[in-house]
Amino acid sequence: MEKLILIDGNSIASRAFYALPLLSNSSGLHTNAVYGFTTMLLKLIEEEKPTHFLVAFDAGKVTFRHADYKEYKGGRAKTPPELSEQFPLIRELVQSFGIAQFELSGYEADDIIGTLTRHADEKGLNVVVVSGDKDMLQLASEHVTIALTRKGISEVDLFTPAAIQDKYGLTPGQITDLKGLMGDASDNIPGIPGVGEKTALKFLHQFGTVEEVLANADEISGKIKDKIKEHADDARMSKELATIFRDVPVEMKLDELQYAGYEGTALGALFRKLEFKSLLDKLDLTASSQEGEEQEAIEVEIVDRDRLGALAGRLPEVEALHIEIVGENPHVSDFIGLALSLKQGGCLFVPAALLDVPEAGALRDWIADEKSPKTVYDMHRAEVGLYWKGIALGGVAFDVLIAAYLLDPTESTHTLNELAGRYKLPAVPADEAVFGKGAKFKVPDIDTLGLHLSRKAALLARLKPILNAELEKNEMSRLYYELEFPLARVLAGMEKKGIRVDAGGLRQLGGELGQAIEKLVEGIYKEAGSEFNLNSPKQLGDILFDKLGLPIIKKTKTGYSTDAEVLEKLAPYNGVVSSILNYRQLAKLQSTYVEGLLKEIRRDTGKVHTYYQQTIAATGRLSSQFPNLQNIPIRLEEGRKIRKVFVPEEQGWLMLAADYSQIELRVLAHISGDERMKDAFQNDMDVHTKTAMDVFGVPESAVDSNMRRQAKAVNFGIVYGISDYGLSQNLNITRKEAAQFIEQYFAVFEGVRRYMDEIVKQARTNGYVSTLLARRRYLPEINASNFNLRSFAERTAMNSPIQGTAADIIKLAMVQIDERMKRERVRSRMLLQVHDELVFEVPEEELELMKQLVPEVMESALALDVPLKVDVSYGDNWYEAK
DNA sequence: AAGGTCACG
DNA sequence: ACGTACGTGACCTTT
Repeated sequence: MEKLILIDGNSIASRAFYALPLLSNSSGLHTNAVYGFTTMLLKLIEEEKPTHFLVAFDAGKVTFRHADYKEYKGGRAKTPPELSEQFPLIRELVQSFGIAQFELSGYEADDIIGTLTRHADEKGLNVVVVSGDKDMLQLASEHVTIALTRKGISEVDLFTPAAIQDKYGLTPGQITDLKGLMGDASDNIPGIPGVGEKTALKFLHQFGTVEEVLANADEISGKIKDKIKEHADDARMSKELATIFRDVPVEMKLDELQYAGYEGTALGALFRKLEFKSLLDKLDLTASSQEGEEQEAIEVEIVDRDRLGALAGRLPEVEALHIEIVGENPHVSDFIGLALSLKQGGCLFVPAALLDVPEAGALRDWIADEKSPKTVYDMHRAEVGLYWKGIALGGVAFDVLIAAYLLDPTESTHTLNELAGRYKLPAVPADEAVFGKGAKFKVPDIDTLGLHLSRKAALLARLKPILNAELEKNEMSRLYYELEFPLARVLAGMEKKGIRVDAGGLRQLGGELGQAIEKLVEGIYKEAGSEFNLNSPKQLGDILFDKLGLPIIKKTKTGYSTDAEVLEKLAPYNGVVSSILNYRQLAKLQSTYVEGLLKEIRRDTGKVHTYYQQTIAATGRLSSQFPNLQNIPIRLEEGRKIRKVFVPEEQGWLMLAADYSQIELRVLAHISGDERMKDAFQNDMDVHTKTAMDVFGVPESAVDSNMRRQAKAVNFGIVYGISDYGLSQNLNITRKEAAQFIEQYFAVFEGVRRYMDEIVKQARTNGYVSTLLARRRYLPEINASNFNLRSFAERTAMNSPIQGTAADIIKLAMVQIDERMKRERVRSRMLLQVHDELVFEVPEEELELMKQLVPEVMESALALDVPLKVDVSYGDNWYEAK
């Protein structure tokens, strides 16, 4: 069966451009529209399996439509340069895909497509037209299906004439009438003012066409009648403008449109230029990439037992050490081998098993030796991974991963494969290419493995001076050497120790939850009248909105929204809804915090050993995984009970928690220099109450709980990079009221307003914002022409220095506390960091000392214009330390 | 693999 | 007019 796909190239390119964030490759070339276009092509090829294929483009700016109506497409914002520069690339892309392309001076892509579909109709050939433009629907017919992009780019809605009938109650031919009446703002087609889609559809269902509507205008009542009469000519012209011209002088030679699939070479080369790494991997084009790029020859010696013995005691000078721990979680992952890059040139590869033989003693000593400096990649992960094998790591002098992260924390990953490209060094294959992924993961033969790890070690040696110089240039050396780098070891220490979890207590909690859940589920099924999967938002939506007929509050891109906010609004309509909310709450506790946590308790230690990611968060915060111990419930009492199972390792010890009070607002007071806000903190006032007093202009005695709540929300908003919409959502007030609040706030806290303006300006000039300790975040989208992208970047510019400085401060405190604890030789241990809180376990006899030491160090970690305040509490478990 | 939901700061 | 609050990770279902 033959099938022709026709793509409106301009339409899809701009859809892709606006749907995706502004990506760019390392040479600054923007690539988001090309990327979106690529995924669209791949999807179409896979799903539609076309035998014929064409992409049509608009040619030139003036089309025959301008001859009739010179304002056509007037008022439309100019195509942003970030998009224009991608058109040549898209044409190159289409060519590399082996797809035909066409343009004709004076015509738009939709005219070409309209003409070709007419020919196809005549020949009875099946066609799919792909566009983002609803006008295209007029082309639908027995053989022609229209695929319109949905919100994003990856999904399309298919329209046959029947589907158009279903959705609009119109025939394809009436689409032009629809446009004639309602117009189209984006093309500057006027239509009839005051007539939108709803009204237009009503008239068309009644009269059929624009002409008939105009002829029967007298039957229409009200003001609309006058408008119709007044704008009759506009309507006729609008219809004409919206009508796709289907007689372009073009002949369809089917054999020229034949599509035989794509070849990897051309596409691979283009993807490499654009740096579409994920697509290279996905299409398995990586292999073909490796021939082209020079991968330096490298001398690898695979060390065996004899050689190891010979090396003992006189290890050659080493420049870099690569330790390969495979798997996501280094606490359970495998150490498979290490490679040494030697100063004299060449590399040594040592398989993991070899470290267990007696001859490995000297090597193990060297790995552990604090006085033998090493450059590594991800020391923290290596230290943890080796720890479970009984191997100590010491003397790391430079960590390439942390340096790469600091230099650009927004990069999604910092693999060595990428870093080689980023810094124009000889390529190293991606781990996925060597090991495979998912079910296909396999450690390769010893030669391949040795070569791969050696390449990494050699690359580390070359990256070190480059990254070090970059850090110096960005004035980040102190941030690196005095904060992030020492912190890595502190984190490794905390993780190796782990935290004790009372499994029995957890199981008991699980039993109680299970019973409560069972009861709830039974009741819900009864009230709903049927059994269904309560965990499925889709099935739940069907029950609530279709079967029970509750009002739809909000939609998601796939269907009805059933989140807690929606359910709370629905609760008054039907009693079952609050049971569902209840179920959700308990089910979350059960699956994530009881079952999930139980799975993470190690048999050998009876503890959970979280893994802190130090190189993920764009703001400089840590994140915690396997399990995440930074989101243990606290806000609701039912959940908070989970904290009771986190207990000290030893009898008679206590849990001690110390948290910064309002650290982000204190940071804001400092960096904005706002006198009023500084004053509030200097006098140790309740900052939300103080905000309420100043914003509402009342004395403290007049601030009620509601005013304080609103002031608190405004303060949160300020920290997040405020918008009236966001605040209105949060406070459930109108946007206007929210805007007034904000204005009132800024009128009082002038320094904060100045900061917000200033930091956005700074982001525009420099392309980045910084924290107090010089941590950077780049914001390439701050100058985007797309409103959403730009606004997001602006809010990020306001938020990142605040959140990031708070992160700097607690990290600094952790490093200092670790030092102090070592110096004082305490037995107490630092266990957790939860963004503004540190958790310790302490022997009772050290309680007084720690109660004093911890807040003292935290409060003095960094001197600001306002005091830092820390609250300390302790108890038999984490719950009691409140 | 993606989307929805919800836990935390 | 545009459509969002900032930063994360885990679990479940659906594709």
